[in-house]
Amino acid sequence: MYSGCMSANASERLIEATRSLLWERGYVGTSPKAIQQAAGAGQGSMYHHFTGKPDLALAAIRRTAEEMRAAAERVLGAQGPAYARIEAYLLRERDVLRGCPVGRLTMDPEVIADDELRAPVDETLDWLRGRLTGIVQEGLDNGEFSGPMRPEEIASTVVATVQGGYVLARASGSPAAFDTAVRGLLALLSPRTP
Amino acid sequence: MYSGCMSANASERLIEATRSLLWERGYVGTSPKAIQQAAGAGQGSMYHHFTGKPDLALAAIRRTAEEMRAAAERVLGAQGPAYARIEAYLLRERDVLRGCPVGRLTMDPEVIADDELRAPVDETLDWLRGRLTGIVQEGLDNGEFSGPMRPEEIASTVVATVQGGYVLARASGSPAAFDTAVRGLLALLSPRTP
DNA sequence: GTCTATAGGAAGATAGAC
DNA sequence: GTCTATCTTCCTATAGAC
Repeated sequence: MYSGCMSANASERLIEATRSLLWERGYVGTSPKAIQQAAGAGQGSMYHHFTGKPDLALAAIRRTAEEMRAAAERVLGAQGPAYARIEAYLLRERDVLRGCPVGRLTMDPEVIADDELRAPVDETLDWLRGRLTGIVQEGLDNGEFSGPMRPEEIASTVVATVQGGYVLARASGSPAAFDTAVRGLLALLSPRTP
Repeated sequence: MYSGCMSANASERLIEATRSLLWERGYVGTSPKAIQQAAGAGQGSMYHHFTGKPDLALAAIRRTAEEMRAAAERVLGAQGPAYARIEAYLLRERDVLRGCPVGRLTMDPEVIADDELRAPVDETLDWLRGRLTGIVQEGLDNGEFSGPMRPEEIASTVVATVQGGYVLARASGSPAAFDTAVRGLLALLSPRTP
């Protein structure tokens, strides 16, 4: 397991550097040279541990996907009513202007064209939708939510609002745009108290 | 005005080729050489009409932004109740798997870092949010919508759901994911008939 | 495991001829 | 307006020494 310390072995440093660069610049915008410099590793080191850029990117994407899933589960798996858990997920702290390290990759043509690189992205967002579907269903079962809603549709809307919130925030250069979209969704989801 | 015919002048062909490549590959993933080949123009031609890649990209982005705004206005400016117009906007035909040619640019580090390139993106999404805000306000005024909703928040949620819908569709490789998110939002927006 | 050397091609232009 | 030549740096490796 990765220790997180500055002097981890080269393989670890390369993966972490790649994760950071993929988040910031995407796959197309990330070169092996930039990775090596960020990791403090030479070319020989990189090509010893990985067969090339796609191989290293795959390791980085898989780890990022796993971390995102774990972070979501920490919030969604908490105790409490369905609405509260969805609200906690939507309001959880985020590095909004950096965008979503997983969702971002969907705009990368070379990630989308490569089934192996796309798979962790697809699986992570799919898992998240499934997890939220179950929670919305809970809310319907216990009478917290009402109306004609289909759980899997609401779950998709929640994930889409978050992903689109990043787009609005980055376009405007301000995290406020993300929060506004999320508050709108929470108002629509909010159990009516007539 | 651009005639759309195959043998337009080189400047037009360069702009159209750049629009297409920016949509598909983003700014970082689009090279002058690729643009010239797609446009059937040489280097001399490109650098005669434009000072460089950023200049050409700016012309392309401005045109794409203008077209997106016009397309949205055709649907949002139609006659009818607020809900129907928002529904028409959400359900309008889209090249879902290609993503949004404007929103996509927010994931490009060099677009976001350059205020001139980012401006058309920001202005277009901001215009769209404003236009939707007015329509939601209309719906509240005439009693079509009820509840604690703030128009500008709902408008942001609508735009975010669309932008995030593209992310889900591209991740899964299927336009269905977009539609699911949109249907969830429509269910939440749907005027209750108790 | 890591380093340096080497390599063919692309990126992003500039200069000058036609 | 468009073409070709030229330039520097970067991209994405492979080979072989240490």
